[in-house]
Amino acid sequence: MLHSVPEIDTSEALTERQKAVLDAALRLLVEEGDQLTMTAVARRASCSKETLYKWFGDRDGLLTATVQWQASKVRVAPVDGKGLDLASLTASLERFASDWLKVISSDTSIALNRVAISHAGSGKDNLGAVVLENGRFALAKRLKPVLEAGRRTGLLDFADAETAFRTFFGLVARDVQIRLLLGDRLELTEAAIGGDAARATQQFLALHGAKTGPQGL
Amino acid sequence: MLHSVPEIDTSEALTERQKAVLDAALRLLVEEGDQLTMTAVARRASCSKETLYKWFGDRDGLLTATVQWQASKVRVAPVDGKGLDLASLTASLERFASDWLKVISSDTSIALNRVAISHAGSGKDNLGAVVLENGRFALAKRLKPVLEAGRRTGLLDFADAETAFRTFFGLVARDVQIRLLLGDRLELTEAAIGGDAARATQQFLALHGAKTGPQGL
DNA sequence: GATATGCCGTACCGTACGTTACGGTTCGGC
DNA sequence: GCCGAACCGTAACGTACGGTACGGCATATC
Repeated sequence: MLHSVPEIDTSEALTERQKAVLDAALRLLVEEGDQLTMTAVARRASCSKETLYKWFGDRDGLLTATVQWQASKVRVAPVDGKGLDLASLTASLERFASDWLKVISSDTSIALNRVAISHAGSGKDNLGAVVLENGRFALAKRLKPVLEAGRRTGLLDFADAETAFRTFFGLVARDVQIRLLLGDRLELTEAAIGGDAARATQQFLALHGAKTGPQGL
Repeated sequence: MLHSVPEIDTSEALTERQKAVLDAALRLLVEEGDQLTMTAVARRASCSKETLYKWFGDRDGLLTATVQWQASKVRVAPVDGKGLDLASLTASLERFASDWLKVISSDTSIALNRVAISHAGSGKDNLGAVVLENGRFALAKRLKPVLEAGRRTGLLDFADAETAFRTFFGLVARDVQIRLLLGDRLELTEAAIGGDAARATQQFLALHGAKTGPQGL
């Protein structure tokens, strides 16, 4: 478990200029891959290296700030679990699945995960923790209330929300993320994502939907 | 899709000494993470840097050779699809699931995937291709015959073997690999892996097992 | 025994990059 | 108009590392 980054404080009081610098770093990260040198960021952001070091401490600080800055922008409006019927539950799940597939297949996510994974290999794991906290765990935090509402309503049947979430996660993501991270060309069109989201949702309902019709004799 | 590495030729005619050097590189990669410098490999393998360059060309060559060397060691005996009944099919699937979980949670796999992902971020994607070809795609190549045998025998029901495989893959792996790659401590005990493999297999059978009993009225 | 081959150990080179330092410029406050 | 703070642009420093060169040793071949 990762508890080192319980809550990302986006209240870091970033000035507009600093946000612009981080945006530049982010663009550079996505476009150039690993060529995220301090010189390159300074040039791209039209600022001096001295300023980068004053604001962010060192390269790690800049990297962390960049990842957190992107994370702070990804916050998605949570879904309310009110007035739940099968149709709205299905729609919610499909929405989550579709959103998640769009996120993990985006250039930004791929670049961010790559740099965080590289970073995790070398001692300090803070970047990985940030990415995980704002990706997988944030998704779980938003989806679990929906699952539990579905269970209360009798639409879903599962013992543990965490386990149920992980099943849904697996059905949605499958091998997409690892293939993209490893450089596999795997272009997901809007239509393909929609189809995958619907399929994953139906499979999840088949596994955890409450048995309503006649069954097993 | 990745077609640049259709077949890994392990017939590279490695001498015993070269294998020992690659083993040293592999150990270093696993233990030290990203500190896989040419100097460190030479010291660990008790060989000269000049020899490394003569044998493997450059750093990329050494990395590629190391990854392929590890890949050549991972080959698992395929499962035959003869005399298939539900029990043996279930056992086969559980075995695949368990093996796969063991692989992706091993230090070696994590280190290898990390270096390949870092590499994929910087232009050349050969490492990622090798890892994918010997990981995900090799698994698919071994599992699909089993799935198709199950379908022929009437035990399984699915339209596309590739899609069915990806469903199984998702049910087995879920969020394990990305969490480990991002540095999340997530120790899978032997027992936990066994339980996960059984759960994933049952879920897969629930989705794609041929309907035998009375159903839907 | 002489010569050749292959490899170890190590010193060395060039470069890339993180980090620091500094002169010049802009800008808000008095 | 003047001051100081913040910042830009760039030069410079230190180091790490990929890659090369070379002397020495051990084994093989004749």
